[in-house]
Amino acid sequence: MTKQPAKKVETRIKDTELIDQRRRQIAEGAIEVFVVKGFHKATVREIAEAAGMTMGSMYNYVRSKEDIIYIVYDHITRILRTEMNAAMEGVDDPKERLKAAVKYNLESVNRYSDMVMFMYQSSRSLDRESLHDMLGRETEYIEMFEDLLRQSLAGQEVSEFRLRLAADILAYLPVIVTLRRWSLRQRFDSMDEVLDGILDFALHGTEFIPTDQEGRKPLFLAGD
Amino acid sequence: MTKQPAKKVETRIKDTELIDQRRRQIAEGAIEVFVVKGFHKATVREIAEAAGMTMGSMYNYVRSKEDIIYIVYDHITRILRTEMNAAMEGVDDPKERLKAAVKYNLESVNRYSDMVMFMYQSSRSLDRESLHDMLGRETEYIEMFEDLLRQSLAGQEVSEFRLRLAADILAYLPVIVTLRRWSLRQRFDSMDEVLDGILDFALHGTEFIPTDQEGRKPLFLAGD
Amino acid sequence: MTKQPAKKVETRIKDTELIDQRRRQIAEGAIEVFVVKGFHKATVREIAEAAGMTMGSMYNYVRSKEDIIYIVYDHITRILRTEMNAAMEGVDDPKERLKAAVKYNLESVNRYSDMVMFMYQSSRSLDRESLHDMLGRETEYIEMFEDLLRQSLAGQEVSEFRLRLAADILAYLPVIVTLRRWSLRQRFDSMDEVLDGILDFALHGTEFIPTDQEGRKPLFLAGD
Amino acid sequence: MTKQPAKKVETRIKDTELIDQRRRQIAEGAIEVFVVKGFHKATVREIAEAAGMTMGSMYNYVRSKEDIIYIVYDHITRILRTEMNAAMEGVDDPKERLKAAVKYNLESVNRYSDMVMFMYQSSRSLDRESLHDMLGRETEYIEMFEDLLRQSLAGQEVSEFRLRLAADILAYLPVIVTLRRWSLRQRFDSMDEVLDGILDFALHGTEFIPTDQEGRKPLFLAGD
DNA sequence: AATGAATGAGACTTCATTCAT
DNA sequence: TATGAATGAAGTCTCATTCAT
Repeated sequence: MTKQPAKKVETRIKDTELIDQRRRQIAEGAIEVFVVKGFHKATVREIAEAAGMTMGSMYNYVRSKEDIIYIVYDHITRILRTEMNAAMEGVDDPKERLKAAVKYNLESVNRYSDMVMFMYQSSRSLDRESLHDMLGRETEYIEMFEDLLRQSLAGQEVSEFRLRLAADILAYLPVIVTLRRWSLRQRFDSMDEVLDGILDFALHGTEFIPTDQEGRKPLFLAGD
Repeated sequence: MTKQPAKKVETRIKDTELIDQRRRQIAEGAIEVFVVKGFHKATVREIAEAAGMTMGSMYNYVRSKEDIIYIVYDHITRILRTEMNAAMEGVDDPKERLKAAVKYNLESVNRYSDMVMFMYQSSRSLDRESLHDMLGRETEYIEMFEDLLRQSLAGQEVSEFRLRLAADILAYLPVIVTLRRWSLRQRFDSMDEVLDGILDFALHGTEFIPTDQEGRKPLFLAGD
Repeated sequence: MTKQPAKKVETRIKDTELIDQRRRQIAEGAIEVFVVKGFHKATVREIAEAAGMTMGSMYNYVRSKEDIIYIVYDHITRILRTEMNAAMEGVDDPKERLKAAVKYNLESVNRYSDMVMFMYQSSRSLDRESLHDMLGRETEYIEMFEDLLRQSLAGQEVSEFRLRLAADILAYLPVIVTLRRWSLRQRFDSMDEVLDGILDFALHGTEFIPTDQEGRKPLFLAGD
Repeated sequence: MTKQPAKKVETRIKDTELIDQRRRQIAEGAIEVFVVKGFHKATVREIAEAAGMTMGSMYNYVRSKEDIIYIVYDHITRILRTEMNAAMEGVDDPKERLKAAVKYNLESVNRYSDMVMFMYQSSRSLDRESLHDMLGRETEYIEMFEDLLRQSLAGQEVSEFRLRLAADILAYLPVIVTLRRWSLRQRFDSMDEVLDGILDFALHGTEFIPTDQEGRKPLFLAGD
């Protein structure tokens, strides 16, 4: 189910454990710099410093600045995926699982807002292969929502098309917390309330899935 | 009600009509280049060429590369605003106006997908003042949705908080068409159907606004 | 005796009166700008503006930016020469004339300090011909001091070499007021006193001219 | 007594010995170019070449073109100071020391005429901090002459004001050799004789210092 | 494996000068 | 004569990448 990322950043170094450790350092250092200055304005020297190594050293684990961006994407998505799995662990009821997934998605996007913002702003700088890799992960992520929706609506007559589309939207909607952060901060007092509100909206939206619109019963009630 | 943008890009040129014309050329040329290469990888020489003038000439209408990005943002938002106004003209029924607004929003974001993508990816390159200007326009835009929702729900008991939040979401949601374009293209045959589906989802979502959840009647039915 | 400057800046314009007026405008405008920013950092646009005309217009009276610097030198030296002549008018006693010359030299260099400073800093930017022209004027100026000294020492046995050298020095020394202005301001309260002091020093220095060092009598006493 | 220059040009390089070496290269290369073309017309590329390194390399030791000019000033004043100290070493008699100082000053200004000319023409291009630094050195230099004069005149009743002023003049006068080089070359056969003459003039001038003008005895006799 | 100095291509920007009106 | 927009050459500086130690 989890297809492994195809891309591998090649290096001159042999010691694979060291590679992993250095890559982690690089990812963390790079994120620090990227969220402040963005990819283009960050210099590799700054990144190396933030990563606790010298420029020359870093180039032993990376072939180009573009490689760094891939490592960062990989690092971030790995974190998000890991936390997502943890968040849903132990929740068995399908509807609850769906709700937990959206809720977690909201919270993590909110928590890692800077990183997510960075990802949305820098995708253009990924090379072809890395971009493909990332889009693949996104697809997996959406498909997870698809499964959750399908299980939640088991027994009802559903529009497959709408179900799939809803999955896309549920995966995407929480990102509002990042991309419209400024607007939301301006217009609302409490971000927690906002998160709850978005969750409500999202779940209400899913009601458009069942084919039988007249007799349908709401999946969720506001404030559930 | 429509506050004019504060920022003015100063120039050495006196003929104001000429300024407008050249700025339009610059905006259009820049967009051409930006959507392909992004802001940072685009050189001012390329931009000038695409704009049909020499570099030196362009710098008579612009003080820095950053000014160009502002001009582009201004150009794009102006287009979107103009078309939006045109789209809603003649639609009087509040609900229909709301629906038209969301629908138009979807369509225009879809049509100008490249430009919108560019805007989301490049906001970091706006200088402070320009960014403020743009966020102000965004706020106006969201407030318009707020008004539309308020009129549509006239007579019902509504949660002001939810209404405001829904406005934010309705303004934001259509951007999925741009930011997840790849995913949507992969997963669905017809983009038109997708647009309809998103509209449905969005309008269903608004049902979370009324306070009286039990007795509420759907504002919209799927497929309306 | 007064050889006319050889150099003529050619132009397209025929009306010679107009040329003179515009040239004066240019010189005065240019000086304004030059003393603040120096020759290189001053733009021709700024100069034209300070001169009360447009760039294009200015180029009717000037072939290049370098021409402007010549016009300025010409203007300044003309002022200095005119004032010098006025200052010495009516003074007949040779020693008094000499003293008046040095005194005036000091005062005018002090009064036009900015301009003189500019001249010393920008001579490198004069084209060959202009430089030659200016050096010629300088020579005339020194020769005037030579004559004054010769008349003042009439009857004494003098070293021609020293007399000539003293002329050079008397013409040069006052420039200390410009080139060391900062230092003098720092170290002394009253610039007037300083001017007097320099005059004294200069005149005392001239005592080295007579060949008969033993029997010589001071030309000047301090404080005369 | 010798306050160290405050200004430090920062750099990315860590090896301080290397920094010193490269800075010396840069200073020497830059002087070569500057004396021919002046600061503004010299390109950093030319300077780097004359310094025997690439442009990019040079920018590892310098943050801006303006830094270069400071390095050059520093280099030149350091040379002059060093040589001055050497020249006076072993001369104990106060009058002889004073004479040696003026004489040396003349000779070194004559020897390094191009550099000194450059310094006078380019001070405007120093940034605020560098200028302050340089003016401070100048002050130190003048104060040295003050001390020499005071020791030479020990026992006599002197005007403190005139003594201080004479120090300023003695430090400044030799520069005539640079600033009026053309004129002196035109008017005199031997520059050595000129140097002697200026020395004489300068020392004679100092006779205006003692308060008791009537009974004073010349400090120096011409030709001493 | 690590270091950090060297490199050079290329970017943005300025501005003297020209020229059509 | 006057205007001011257009031009493009040239200059400064940055920074990803390499390489000798």
